[in-house]
Amino acid sequence: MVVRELDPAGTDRVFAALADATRRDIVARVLRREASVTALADAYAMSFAAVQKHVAVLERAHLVVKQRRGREQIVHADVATIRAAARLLDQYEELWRGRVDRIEDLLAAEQEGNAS
Amino acid sequence: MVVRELDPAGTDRVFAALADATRRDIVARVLRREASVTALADAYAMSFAAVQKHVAVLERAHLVVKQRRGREQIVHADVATIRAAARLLDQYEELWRGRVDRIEDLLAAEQEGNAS
DNA sequence: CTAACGTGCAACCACATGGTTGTACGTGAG
DNA sequence: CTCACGTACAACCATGTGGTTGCACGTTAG
Repeated sequence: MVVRELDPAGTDRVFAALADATRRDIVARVLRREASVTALADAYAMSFAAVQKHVAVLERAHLVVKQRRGREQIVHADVATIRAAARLLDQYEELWRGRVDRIEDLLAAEQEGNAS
Repeated sequence: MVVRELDPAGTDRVFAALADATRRDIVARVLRREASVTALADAYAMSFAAVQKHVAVLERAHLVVKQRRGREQIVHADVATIRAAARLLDQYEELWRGRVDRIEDLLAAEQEGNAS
């Protein structure tokens, strides 16, 4: 299984996208069953445009992918990105456990442009 | 092992806190070794106040805990919250796998106040 | 005791975000 | 062909965020 790696900017986008309950709910929905943007919009008490923007945020974070089907845009989850985020958190936990074997790579990547 | 559950608002705070590279770096640092706020601030090319605010954000998300020691405030990671976030992502992945056995609870909690 | 240290917080600024309404445009149904 | 549908996007507004500087305050070193 190829595990996609997240660069720092991509990690920013993924976690920022997941930091909104509506967007998490959208991800949960399309994980179970793909849906058109309009079908998603019908499920929430906000304008279509608001939902469409949420989907765009998820798309930019590669948490969902859109696929045109007729005049509809079908949204489905990109589980690889979710898995990459989960793996990142697992690595943080291993960092805590003291298993810093190869994890330095992760840190080196994460620290790029941060340290003084 | 008691796994702390994240309510929707708490999940917002955790992912929002993790959506910043500086804050992820701070978490990684204190996972390996606890550090005072000033010691952390010395590691970044920004003002002390900026770092102090980052630590405050992490603290509100319960990703770190501060403990006063003399006139210093020692920051250490709260690995339980990281684990809770990782578990949440794992549950999303299981949702995708079709293992919706008991996961409905997760969704029910997450959907509160979202669905129309 | 006094001075320096470590911390927290307020005020401010530029910019991002989450929502709205309105408009535009391609596509498919009839 | 025409028109409704599904989508995208711009403009706008209120609020949040990440940075700054400056000040206040408790604590410890000397």
